[in-house]
Amino acid sequence: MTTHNEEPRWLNDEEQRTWRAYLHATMLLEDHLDRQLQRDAKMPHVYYGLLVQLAQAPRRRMRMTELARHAKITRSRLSHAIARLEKHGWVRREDCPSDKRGQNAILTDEGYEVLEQSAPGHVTAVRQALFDRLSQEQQKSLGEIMRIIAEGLQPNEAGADLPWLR
Amino acid sequence: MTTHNEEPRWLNDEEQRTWRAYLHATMLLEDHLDRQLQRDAKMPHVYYGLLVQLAQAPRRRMRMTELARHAKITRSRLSHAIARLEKHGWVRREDCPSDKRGQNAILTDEGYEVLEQSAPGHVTAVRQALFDRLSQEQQKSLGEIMRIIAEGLQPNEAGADLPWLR
DNA sequence: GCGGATTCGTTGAACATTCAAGGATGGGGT
DNA sequence: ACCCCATCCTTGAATGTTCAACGAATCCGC
Repeated sequence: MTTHNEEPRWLNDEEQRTWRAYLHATMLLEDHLDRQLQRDAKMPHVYYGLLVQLAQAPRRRMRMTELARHAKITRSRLSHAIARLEKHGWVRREDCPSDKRGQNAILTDEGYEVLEQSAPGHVTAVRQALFDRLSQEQQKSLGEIMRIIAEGLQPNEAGADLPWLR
Repeated sequence: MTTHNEEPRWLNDEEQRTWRAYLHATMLLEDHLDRQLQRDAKMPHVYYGLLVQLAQAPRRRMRMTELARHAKITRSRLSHAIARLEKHGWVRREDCPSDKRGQNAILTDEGYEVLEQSAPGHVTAVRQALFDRLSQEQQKSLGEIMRIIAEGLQPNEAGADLPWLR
């Protein structure tokens, strides 16, 4: 698969600057939001994202695997995360009626409240760090670019991996 | 500081899509590179970045605080990281001659070798995931955007925080 | 020089993530 | 019915990160 011994195309100066800027910006932003949420909602950013997903789901509940897929994390990570959120009383589990293997993660009222209280601060933080600093053009561009990157790394989202295409 | 009770400007549809794309893309890419490097270089992406910094530094060494600043991580995190890299024999520590509090992190020959061997695969991974998928325009745009974000989150890089500006 | 504030780097505990393994159920073919 | 394999989710151990606290050395104003 990976050709060895072949000298790769190194990054040129401009590419290096771009890559560095990417790494710095993403790292700083993630840290920033983690701290903001740890302070205001007592949980890291990823956990907050899980609650948001649940809040938007039909009956404020979601199958574990589906939640993991939406949040782009492994099922293992989700299991641990939900365990902790459950300890805090923000989420509870329930057996899935139709599939005895399945579990539903359910947002509790307490969880919803935490979300309600911390959402404004969080949106503000995101605006201040990101949207307020970018022009309309740049926002549009950012969206397109990020969608392209995500698509390229998606482990075969719906429609791909059809047997007759191999 | 944070105004309470004030309804924030929520994200509109387009902004939400952009933000989501950002979160997904950055998460997927970081995971992807972490796995790639864990496989090929036996270390996570951040640790690899530390070795790169050291390799580019004057005598392949750097003061801990400076290294932390360049890598955008806390000194604590760096301390732990260097401890581990030291165990692997890729880095060693040395007292700083001019400041008895200081430590230099030094890239060993073994460390340099690991870097040499894994760099090609890493660059290829970055290209495949990012640069190969973006037009020149988009690359330029991405660089600009990321620099803006990073600047906004920099905890007062040189020149700011001047007393007479408070 | 003195003394207080600051910087340097580390430490340990709590928390988070990854990885490999495993138990249980479901689905499909025969 | 049966078997085999896939999927669902969890678990524990190893690893990585955060946070608060700390000792040592340096800096700065007097």
